Amino acid sequence: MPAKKEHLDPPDFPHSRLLRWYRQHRRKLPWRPRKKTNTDPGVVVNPYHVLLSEAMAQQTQIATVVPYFERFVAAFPTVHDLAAADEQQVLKLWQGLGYYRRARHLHAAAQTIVEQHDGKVPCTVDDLLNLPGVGRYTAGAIASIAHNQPAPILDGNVARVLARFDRIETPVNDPLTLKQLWARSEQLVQSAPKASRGDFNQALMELGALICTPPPGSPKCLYCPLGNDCRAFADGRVEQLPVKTPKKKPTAVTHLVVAIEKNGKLLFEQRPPKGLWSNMWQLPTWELPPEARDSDSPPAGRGRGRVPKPKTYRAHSDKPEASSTLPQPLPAGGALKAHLRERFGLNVAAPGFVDVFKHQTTHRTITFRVYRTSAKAGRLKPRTGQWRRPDELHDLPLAKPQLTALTLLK
DNA sequence: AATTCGGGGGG
DNA sequence: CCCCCAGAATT
Repeated sequence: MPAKKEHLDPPDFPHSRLLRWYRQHRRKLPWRPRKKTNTDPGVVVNPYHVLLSEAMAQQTQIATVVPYFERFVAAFPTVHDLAAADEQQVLKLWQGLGYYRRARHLHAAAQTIVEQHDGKVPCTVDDLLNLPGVGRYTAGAIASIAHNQPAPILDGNVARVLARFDRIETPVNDPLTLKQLWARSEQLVQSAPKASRGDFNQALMELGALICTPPPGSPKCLYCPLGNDCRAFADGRVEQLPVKTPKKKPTAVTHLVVAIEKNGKLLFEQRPPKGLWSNMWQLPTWELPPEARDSDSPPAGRGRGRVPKPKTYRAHSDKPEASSTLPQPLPAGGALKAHLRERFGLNVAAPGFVDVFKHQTTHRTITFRVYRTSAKAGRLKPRTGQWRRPDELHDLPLAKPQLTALTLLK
């Protein structure tokens, strides 16, 4: 048997130490081979599993992904099963994970793979980039992890590791810096041992997740396999890097939720295919436009997002202890009732206030005001919603605030 | 080049 | 309370 050729590290990066560290300390993840590395003989990475995990891991911590991944693989063991699935079922399994567009992109990607790639996850970055929901990072990750291609990756972890290792002081989200980081990532994966391209990329990310951690808190530089080769560490600048440009603050908005009961069932509607919580279901909900909050006009037009406005902000003022914090506004009974009649063809009793809670997203702080009423007469307009018993929502994908509202209604 | 897509982890 | 997370698509 011929002696295994030794890989020589380039002078400016200790590939060998990083790979050795990775093989000892990597987390056990359900899409990783059990004990060996992904390039050992007899150990095969499942490219479909890699696709699933990468789609779920976008902007999401790995620990959060794991249980979702397990349920997904159980429900859709192969890419064919996923391609043939109903989108509502895919969204239901994605419920709680956020960025629901990813689920629909993944579903469409599975169908593309079945129809155009004979059910096999593509090997090349170019083919991968043509899949919906697959961008530069995900294409590189799948190509390298599933197929051991020398394709570069750049995610939050790698950007942080490289910015520190190379002591890059410019903002890592600056386009020029991004270009530099991508070039560095490519150089590094191409100079990694040929049999370990996937492991090398995963090692960079694993280092960022376990050792070269983001603030708050300190990175564990004393345990870092890169040691003093890291320029930021050598110069005492690790805690100052990477530099990021400040982000915009979320805007405050208010959503009105109305639970309409009839014969023990509640009315649910589906959100539009674009925007927040696309294609998810909800109790009838409207966003209150900031400019219309204090006026007394009925909602303009009939689309989602149009707003029945509260008649007044001061309510329950005759009950002092009812509101130790904020006043509990009541919806404009007349305008709201007219709106429900126009939109769903339903006549409802005067809505009663149930509760209020806040929901935080990246770009909004949403105050949800929950009301309850019952439908008295009128037939539901076709295709405007569904009546569901609250204990039979197992197939309806619902976002977090809707689950919260349903809990408060019980 | 900027914004918009969720929800949770963790200091 | 804050920033961050195995980013992508849209404008």
